[in-house]
Order: sequence, then structure tokens, then C-alpha cells
Amino acid sequence: MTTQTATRWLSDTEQQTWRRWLALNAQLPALLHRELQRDSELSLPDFDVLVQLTDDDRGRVRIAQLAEALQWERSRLSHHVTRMARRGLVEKEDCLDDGRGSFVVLTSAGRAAIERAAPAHVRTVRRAFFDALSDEDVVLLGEMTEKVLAQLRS
Amino acid sequence: MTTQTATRWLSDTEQQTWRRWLALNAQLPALLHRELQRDSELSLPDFDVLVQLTDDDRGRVRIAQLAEALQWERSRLSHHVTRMARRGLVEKEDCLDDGRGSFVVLTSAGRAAIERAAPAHVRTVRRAFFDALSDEDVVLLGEMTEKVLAQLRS
DNA sequence: CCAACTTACGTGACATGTCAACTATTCCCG
DNA sequence: CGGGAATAGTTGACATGTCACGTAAGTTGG
Repeated sequence: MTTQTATRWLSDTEQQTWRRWLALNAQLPALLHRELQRDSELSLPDFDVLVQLTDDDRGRVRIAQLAEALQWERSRLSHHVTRMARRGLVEKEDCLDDGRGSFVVLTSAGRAAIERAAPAHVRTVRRAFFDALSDEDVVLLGEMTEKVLAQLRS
Repeated sequence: MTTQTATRWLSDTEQQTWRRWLALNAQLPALLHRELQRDSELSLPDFDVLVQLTDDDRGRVRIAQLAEALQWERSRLSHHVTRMARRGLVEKEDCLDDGRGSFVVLTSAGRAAIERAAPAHVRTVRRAFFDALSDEDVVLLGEMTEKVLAQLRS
């Protein structure tokens, strides 16, 4: 009889997949970040924030909602928005309905910055990621990531 | 005639897969880090360094080789090793063959720390990742990530 | 041999991210 | 109403990561 505390390690296949996953997870964002910085005045987190703001008609989103959409901690977002505001990419605005709340608002400079940066960024994503995968791969990968995300939510 | 500068944006399917990929890429390491910190005195980067060191028979690896294996920048590794050395997890040792070089050496405290941390960590990886995927998924995912990694290398 | 180049690593300044604590409001319920 | 609990957001200290540069040791061509 073996004890129940014996650890079930990863099989060779699992280990290989896991190592590749980790490697890709490190290298892909690094590449995206480097190229984005080279081609624009934005960092990857800057870009992510601006994407969320341009998704809104008025370019105007509550901090908490933005944090939820980005899956960032509040304090991280607060720090980051402060820095972006200093560079003129966004502005903060008080919320009239709720005295505690604030909006983050896209400035014209912020809109101009993401519009300049986006085309090259999409090209990088294609070149580094989608060009290596078949259409079927993309669908399968979407399904797998969703299964794992669902698991994480529970 | 359209201009060649027209940007080819992502299709709906691509966009969905991409967003899920990004979400998973953010959430999974965050979970692994939280649980590792809760269950041990190690951070995820600490763990990664220690894994590399335990892979070597003598637990003794040149800085440059370690940086290559981890795909980290030298300076990042240098800073991190300094911090880990301060906590007694590793030691630095001069290289006799090459006066410029140094080794990072696993201490017994470092070995003990990773041996304590590994079982719970593997369980977390299983629970959060592999349990959501079929054996076939794991193989396919391994193939896909390898294709993308190969693309990045070129 | 030696001057120029390369390589190995470290350092300091700064950007980014986390955690715990804080302030100010709003909510809820007696 | 009034007072405690929850919520929105900020802040400061600190850990982590990046970038540009520095230093020392090895390498190499004339």
C-alpha cells in the first residue's frame, strides 16, 4: 500500500508541453513588447489599457470596470493610469453619480497613439503567432484555452 | 487597386483565440505564483532558477548558461541571484578556468526549499491546467506551441 | 607583444507589479 | 436618522524586471 501523499509528477509528454507553454509564455509577450516599444511610444500594458478605452463609445470607463476587463488588480491599474495620465495618454475624471468613483478618459493624444501603434502590432501578432498555425489549430487552441479558463474560474 | 499598407486585422475566431490566450497567460502564472508563495518561501522565478540548478548533477551552473536556459536577460538573472543569495538559497562561486565567469551553486537550504515546494506546485499545475485537457489535447498543444516557438526562433 | 575587440558579469536608475494599509464615500439596517 | 460594514480608489514600501553603461578578463590580428 502506497501512501496518499505520493506526488504524481508530470509525464514526459506533459512535461514537454508544459515547458513549451512556459517558454512561449515568456518569449511571445517579450517580443510583442519590444516591437511595440520600438514602433511606438507605448508599452504593452499601455496598449492594453488603450484597447479597453477605445472599445467604449465615449472612451470613458470606470476604474473598477477597467480593472475587471483587464483582470488587473486595482492598485496596479491605479498606478498605471497615474503614469499614463502624466504622459497625456489618458485623463482622470470624477464620477458625479458616485463620489468615490472615477473615470479614466481617453485623450486625443491617447487615441492618436494607439491608432499609430495598432497596425504594426497586429502585424507582429500575425507574424509571431498566427502565421505558425493552421485555421484548424486556431479553433482548437481557442477551445483548449477556454476549457482551462473555465477550470480556473471554478 | 488597394494600397499595400491596408492592415489585415484579426478575424473573429483569431481574436477570440488571442484574447483567451492573453487571459490565460495572465491568470495562470498569477495563480501559480500565489499558491507557491502561500505554500512555500519561494516565488515563481525563484522556483524556475532552482529547477535549473537541480537539473545539474552538481547543482552548479554558469550564469550565462543559466540565463540561456531560462531565457532571461543576464542582468535580470544577476539581480535575482543576488537576492536569492541574500536569502541563502544559492551561493556565487568564482570560475577558475575563466576569471570573468561565475557559477551559481545550489545550497542545501535551496535544495530543501525546492523539495518542499515542488509537490504542491505540481499539484497546482495539474489542477489548474492539465486536468482541463485530454491526453490528445496535451499532445496537440505541445505541437502547436512548438510550431510557434520555431517561428520565433527564425 | 599589444591594442582593439569581444565576452562575462555587475550596477544604478528607473519602470512595472504586489501587498497591506489608508481615506472617502455609500449602503444597509436597526 | 445613525453607526457599522462594504465599496472605490489611492498610496507607500517593497519586489521584480529592463536598459544603458561600466569593469574586468579573455581573444586575436598585425
